[in-house]
Amino acid sequence: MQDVANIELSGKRERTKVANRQAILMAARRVFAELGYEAASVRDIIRGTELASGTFYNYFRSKEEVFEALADDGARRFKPVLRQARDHAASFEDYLQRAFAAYFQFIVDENRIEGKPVDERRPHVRSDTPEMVAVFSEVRQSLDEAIARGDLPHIDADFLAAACIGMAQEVGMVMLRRARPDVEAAAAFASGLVLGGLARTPRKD
Amino acid sequence: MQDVANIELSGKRERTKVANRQAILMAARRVFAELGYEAASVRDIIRGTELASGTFYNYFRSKEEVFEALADDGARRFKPVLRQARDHAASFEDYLQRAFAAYFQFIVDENRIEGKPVDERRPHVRSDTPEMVAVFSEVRQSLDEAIARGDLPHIDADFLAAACIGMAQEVGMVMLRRARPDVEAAAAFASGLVLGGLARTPRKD
Amino acid sequence: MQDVANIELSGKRERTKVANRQAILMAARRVFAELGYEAASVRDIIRGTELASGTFYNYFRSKEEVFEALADDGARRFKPVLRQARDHAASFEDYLQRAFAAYFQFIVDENRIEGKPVDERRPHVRSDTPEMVAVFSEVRQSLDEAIARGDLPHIDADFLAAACIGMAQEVGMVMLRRARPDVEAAAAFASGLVLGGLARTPRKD
Amino acid sequence: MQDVANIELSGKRERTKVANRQAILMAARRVFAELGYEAASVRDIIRGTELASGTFYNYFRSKEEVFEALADDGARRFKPVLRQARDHAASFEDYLQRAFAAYFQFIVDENRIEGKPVDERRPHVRSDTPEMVAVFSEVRQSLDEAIARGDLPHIDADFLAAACIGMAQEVGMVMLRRARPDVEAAAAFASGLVLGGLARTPRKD
DNA sequence: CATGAATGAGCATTCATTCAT
DNA sequence: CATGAATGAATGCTCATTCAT
Repeated sequence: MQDVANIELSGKRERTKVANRQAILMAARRVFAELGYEAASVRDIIRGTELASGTFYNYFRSKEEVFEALADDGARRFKPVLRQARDHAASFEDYLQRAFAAYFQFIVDENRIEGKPVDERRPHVRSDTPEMVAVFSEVRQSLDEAIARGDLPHIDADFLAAACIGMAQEVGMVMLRRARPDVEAAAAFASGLVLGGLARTPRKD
Repeated sequence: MQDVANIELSGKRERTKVANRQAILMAARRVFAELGYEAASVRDIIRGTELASGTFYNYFRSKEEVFEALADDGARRFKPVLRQARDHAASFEDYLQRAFAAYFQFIVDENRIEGKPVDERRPHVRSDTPEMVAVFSEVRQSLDEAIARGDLPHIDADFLAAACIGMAQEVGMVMLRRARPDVEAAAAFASGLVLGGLARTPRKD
Repeated sequence: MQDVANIELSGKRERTKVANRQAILMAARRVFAELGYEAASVRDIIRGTELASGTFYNYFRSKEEVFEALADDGARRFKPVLRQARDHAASFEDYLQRAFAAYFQFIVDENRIEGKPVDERRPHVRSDTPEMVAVFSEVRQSLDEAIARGDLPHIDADFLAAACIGMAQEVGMVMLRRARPDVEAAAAFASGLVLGGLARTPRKD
Repeated sequence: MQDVANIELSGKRERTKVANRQAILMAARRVFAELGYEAASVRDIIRGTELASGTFYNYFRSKEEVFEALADDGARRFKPVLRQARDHAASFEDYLQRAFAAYFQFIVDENRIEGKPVDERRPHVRSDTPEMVAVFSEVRQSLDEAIARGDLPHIDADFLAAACIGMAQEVGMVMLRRARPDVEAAAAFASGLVLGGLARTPRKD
């Protein structure tokens, strides 16, 4: 009887533990999206849950740690998408387009959920989304491999990765601000720019 | 004699006022660079000077206002450089390369002065440098003109501007972190990517 | 046993919360009395307790809110006294005398507790005591009713209420400054003046 | 020639000195009326003039000192009015009515000039007007004399003075808040209350 | 583990006052 | 005397973090 009780207890505890962690993560994602990483406070995050303030510290030691957890989370969700893109891609060009599209689609989805319009951001500040961080290493790895395979000219992979990140971030922002964000167009633009420069970048309709 | 005295007096007063303003601006630039715009506090800025806290408010009304002053400052210094680049450029390609180079050179100079290693940055947050903001509109305008002139294909200028900004920011960062930042190489990479994609991007040596 | 423990725990927690709130209220009363409402700062109030500065904001959102809490408190304590005065009063005259006496007695008690001599007040400024505010509406209501009943001539009730308030405040002050404050005498004076003017105001002994 | 110059200089200086002092006093009166004594800052006062901040301290050492100067000013203007009232008054009753009327008229004039509506005052705080302070001693003296002469019953003069002050202040406020302040009615009410209590206080029309 | 009150450092901003010019 | 920049104490308030329950 005691065992049963204990099992139930631990079962319940386990469930609540996972649920609490999830609640914090969800609230954090929302808060980061709304306020940006810097402006977001731990208080903002816990206010977004039904938990007590102290409880936060049972799960994370700081805002930074939540961010990393979110990034890991994003990586876990992104990895299969990107892997599939890589496996199904007819070419590196194709892969890049799919990768950009995956990211742009992601931020669109994220934003559609939140509904918030993103514009009232603090001036001159941009936060990496956790997903951006997550997708970074994947893409970087693919770049390295492509270079090693000779699919890409032997260029500066660090610069290229940085350029892709920067482009994704900024182009993504511009896309989001538009009335009807067009994920495919943005991805075509970004991958086109990387692969062919302006020469091959698709014209605006 | 009185006149001379007065001139000297007012001259000296003027000088200290200008000097204080300059001290605040310099401290602000350093602080923004070290902590980022959001994380920087007005107190951080005045702590970077020898002035008293209240003195800040004799010169600026807020952090935002210092930032704008810095951006204006940057714009003033950048404008001739970019104008010269535009006037002397043999082609749009040349102009772009020069513009990127100007920006990269700028952040190198800035950083050489400060000496600080840039790494202890707040995680996952990037602030526009005031200079970035300053250079933005200039470049954007050139893009529009180039498109209007037919020097560029009729592509999405908003996307292109965003892409350039993002690339400059991120590639600049990577460059700065290197032992011996190579401005020309970074500029060649960035403008090459924009203009020719990977096809024409210069190989790593 | 667990229940008992919990009760004690929550009991104690509850007690400290109530005690803290009470400590803040008491400190606030003292500070308002010493410095006046305007000159009093939130920091003055918390300095009057053993609590940390931030703790204030766990209980009240502002100085104004503490004042209101004090006024509510005063109202709660005054209401029965004034009600009793009204019920037991042989006449409106009697009621008025009792009401003034209640107020004067109150400020005497208050001041005896605090001990502070009241004189170092900021110059030319008077704050309503929270109790004054509390007693105001009660008296005002009684005045209206008395006028409606015909117990009072049909005079300007706003003026009369204002006059009573002003008199109570100022006469109360004078009384407090005296070596041996005589509540009954002050009340007799005040109610006598209202009801009979100087004609019927009791002579000084 | 030198003499002339000096005379002119000192004449001009004199004029400016007086003018500056007057400018500060006027600004102070306005500011005290708008914000109340406590809330008013020296900065508010000098902002109300065209003088530099430091100049304030060539004329007054503190906010308190300006207030006192205003009170003296008021006293100087009130003295003849009250003296005339005393001399021409047919009775003590008459004098009282005239004194109240003088005060009420004064605050109406003051307020008409400023135009500001007085209501947005800080909660629960009232400042003595400098004029109130000025008129206090005059009235107090008259009360003492009247008692000495036997025109008044031998009552508590301190209480009576306090009561008059309090009434004047509060009734004055109520009067000011009305759409069309009726000085005579307010004065009749106040003096009637003092002299005859409610029995002889004039009915509302 | 959850709770949420307590803590005190920190921040933006205002202010009275001084003093070199 | 007039000026107005400099000063730094003070204020209202928020926040990350701790810890007794």
